[in-house]
Parts: sequence; structure tokens; C-alpha cells
Amino acid sequence: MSETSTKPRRNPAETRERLIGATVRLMLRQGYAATSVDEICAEAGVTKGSFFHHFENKESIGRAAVEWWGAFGTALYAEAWEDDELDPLDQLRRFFGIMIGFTEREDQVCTCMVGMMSQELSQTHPAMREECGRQLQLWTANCARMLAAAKARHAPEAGFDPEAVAWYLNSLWQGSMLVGKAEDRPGIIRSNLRLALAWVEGLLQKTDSPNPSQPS
Amino acid sequence: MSETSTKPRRNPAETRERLIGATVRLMLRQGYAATSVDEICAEAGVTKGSFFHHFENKESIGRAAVEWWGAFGTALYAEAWEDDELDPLDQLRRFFGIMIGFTEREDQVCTCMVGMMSQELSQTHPAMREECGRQLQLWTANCARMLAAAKARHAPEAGFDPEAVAWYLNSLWQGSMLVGKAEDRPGIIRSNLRLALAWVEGLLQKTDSPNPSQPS
DNA sequence: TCTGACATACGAACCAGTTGGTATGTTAAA
DNA sequence: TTTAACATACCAACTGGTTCGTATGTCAGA
Repeated sequence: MSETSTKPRRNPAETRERLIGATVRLMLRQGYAATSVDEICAEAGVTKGSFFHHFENKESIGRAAVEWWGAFGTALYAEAWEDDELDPLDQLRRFFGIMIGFTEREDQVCTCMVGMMSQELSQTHPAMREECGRQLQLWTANCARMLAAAKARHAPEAGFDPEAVAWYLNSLWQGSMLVGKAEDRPGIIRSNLRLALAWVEGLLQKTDSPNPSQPS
Repeated sequence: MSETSTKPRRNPAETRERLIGATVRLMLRQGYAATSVDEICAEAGVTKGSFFHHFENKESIGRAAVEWWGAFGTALYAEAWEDDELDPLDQLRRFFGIMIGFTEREDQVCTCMVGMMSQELSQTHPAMREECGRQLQLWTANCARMLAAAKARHAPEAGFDPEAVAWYLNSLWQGSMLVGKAEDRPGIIRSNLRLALAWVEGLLQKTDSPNPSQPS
């Protein structure tokens, strides 16, 4: 009879993923409130009944989409620190390189699901705020780990707090994407990232060597 | 008959302002899409007919609200540079002081209308994106002016570009408010601002004086 | 009497979410 | 191996409520 191997008509895992993918794509562009469940279903090629079978409500798929984005990001960034033999300062340089690479994708606006949902929903959807907060903490923890290691290796006497610097960099990254989008000038993001990397490198310069700021 | 001096039943200017005020309050909390015209009217104590008499549509009052916020902000920041006798570096210190003060208001979430509308609408409402872009440019121009003056006075040889640094600071400020909100930790914003000010002061240190970084 | 400011009423479109049903897959007894 | 009972995955149609926007009316002041 008809083959059953390639395209099983039922595939809950795939349906779920398709719904999440559609949600990410749409909300990344329009935000949460402006994205309707009908629209998500149409984009995913799934009916509304099916939608409410997989997700309790709109907020629930919103949370799943933020989680998905977090995992996607972590996988992307992991390349920076996966080689644990690498000098942590070079890991940080890779980290910045990954972010710059993210701004350079063709025909893709440089924006972040976590940043968008945080901005729009922090004050009205506590569960969403918490999920976004968690994802930002993850980024910060990874960044702080590299900063602490780099500090231990290169400038143990330096006075900066790795976690505070990590939050600073996270804020700069989020704000840069926001401003880059509003100005339609992704170059601003890259310029900001370069300034920040230079600053971090400055923080990590050995304190006993009276090195002037930077070579122009 | 009834007196007409104190409370004229009709006052288009005041009605307009009430509508804009209500819009700012509501959208600052809920964002654009989640704020309905009915809600705005209720908050302002104005009927819907009146609303559509004063504003063509929802987007139009959104733009007006962003403009209002821009003027409000500029008035707030102006205190930093209004004394043009003051050392521009001290003007910058005041500038940061104003931002820190903004985070310290009681029972008020530290957030920005321009940042919220930029994040939510940049990719779908071109007119709104442009208005937000304009407001961000204003902030940046004011900031860059102070930076350029401070550079001319304190470190004319320094290699930084005042405008690039101003965009950097604008991005950091926007991102800090975003992260501070998502983490419900306004302290992060203040920490970021302090780090940024120290960095700016570092940039402005005379290149010939071998001054060590900071007194811890 | 004429105009600009405001009010009332309403409609077409759209929203999130529900319902009752069907197709498909699984399990286990006959 | 067949079959019958059951569970899961999915679907079309629908509901009650809300949305922005409009059409029409009223009223005060110039």
C-alpha cells in the first residue's frame, strides 16, 4: 500500500517544533501581542485545534519560544568556550566574534527574542519575565566565567568584578541590538562591540606594567 | 450663570495632553499593541469620539507619545549642560547623575518609551521607527557634544570618536533599562552606569600623564 | 448661524480559546 | 492473527468578547 516511512501523517514532536519555529519567526518581527495564534498556526501549517493540543495558551508557547531561543543562542556561543585549553581572553575574543558574526547575517535583522519579550512583557507577564530573566542570567554566567578565568590568568590584581562586567556587557549587547534596529544601522552594533572588547582587554592588562591606554 | 474662567468645559489643548499622558503611562507598562484605544480613553477620562477627533488613529497618538517622551527626557537631561561655563567633563558627570537619579525614583519602573516602541515596532511600523530613531539621535547628539568638548579640553590627543562613544552609551543605557526590568534589579543599571562613567573618565585622561586606572 | 469640540452608537473584523468529532496509532485479549 | 477497546494527535467550525474605526448627533462659543 502507501509507504509509511518518510512522511508519517502524525509527528507530534515535529508539529511542536514547527509551531515554536513559527512563533519565534513571527514574534521576533512583530512582538508578542501583535502575533496572533491564528497567524502562528498559518505560518506553521497547523490548525488551531492542534495548537491548543500542544500548548495550553498563547503565553505558554511564548515561554517555549524564549526557551528555544535560549538554547539556540547557547549553542551558538558555546563555540567560544568549548576549547577549554584556549586562553580565556581568546575565548572572550571569540565570544565577541560570534556576536559580530550575528550582526552580519544576510537579510536578517539583528535582534533577540529574549530582549524583545523582556521589553514588552516584563511588567505584565510575570512568568514570561522570569523565563527571560533566566535566559539573561545564563548568558551572564557564561560570560562571567570567561571573565573570571581571564582575570585569574592575566590580571589577578585587577579590581573589576567579573559578574558586574558580564551584566554590563549583556546590557550593552541588548541595547546595541535595540538601537541598531531603530536606526537601521547594524554598524552601530559592531562599533559598540569593538569598543567593549577593547575596554575588556584594557581591564585585563597586567596592573604592574605601566602600559598607556591603547595604541590608538 | 456658571462661571467660565476656571474650568472651561472645552479645552482641546488639555484634552490632547491628557490623552498623550494616558498613552505614555499605559504603553510604558504594556507596550503598544497591548494598549487599546478604549483603555487610553478610560485612563484619560475622554470619550472615543473625542479621541478620534484629536488623533487620526492609534499609531498617530503613539508617535505623539514618543515625541512627548523625547521632550520630557531632553528637559530632564538639559540640566547637565545648561551651565555652559561648567567643565564638559563635569557636565558628563551630571549627565550620568541624572540617569542614576532616574533609576532611583520611588515605585517607578525604570524604563523608556523610546526603547519600548523601538523594540516592539521597528520592523513593522516605519513611521514609528523613524520617530524613535530621531529621538535616539537627539540623545546621542547631546551626549556627543559634551564628549567632544571634554575631549578638546582634557585629552585632545585621545583616539576615540565622540559620536561612536555616544552611540555606545546610548545603547548601554537602553540595554541596562531592559535588563534591569527583566531581572527586576535596578541596581544593575546603576552598576553599569558607574562602570561606563569610569570608562569615559579613563578615555579623557591626558595621554601624557601616566595616571594609574582608578583608586579601586 | 456656522464651526470646531466633543458625545453616542454601532459595525465589521479580529481575537484567544472551546467544542465535538475524526483519523491514526497502540495494546492486549480472543 | 485478528479484533476490539482505548489513547493520542489532529481538525473545522464556532463562541463570546474585544478591537479599531466611523457615522451621526449635540452643543457651546464666535
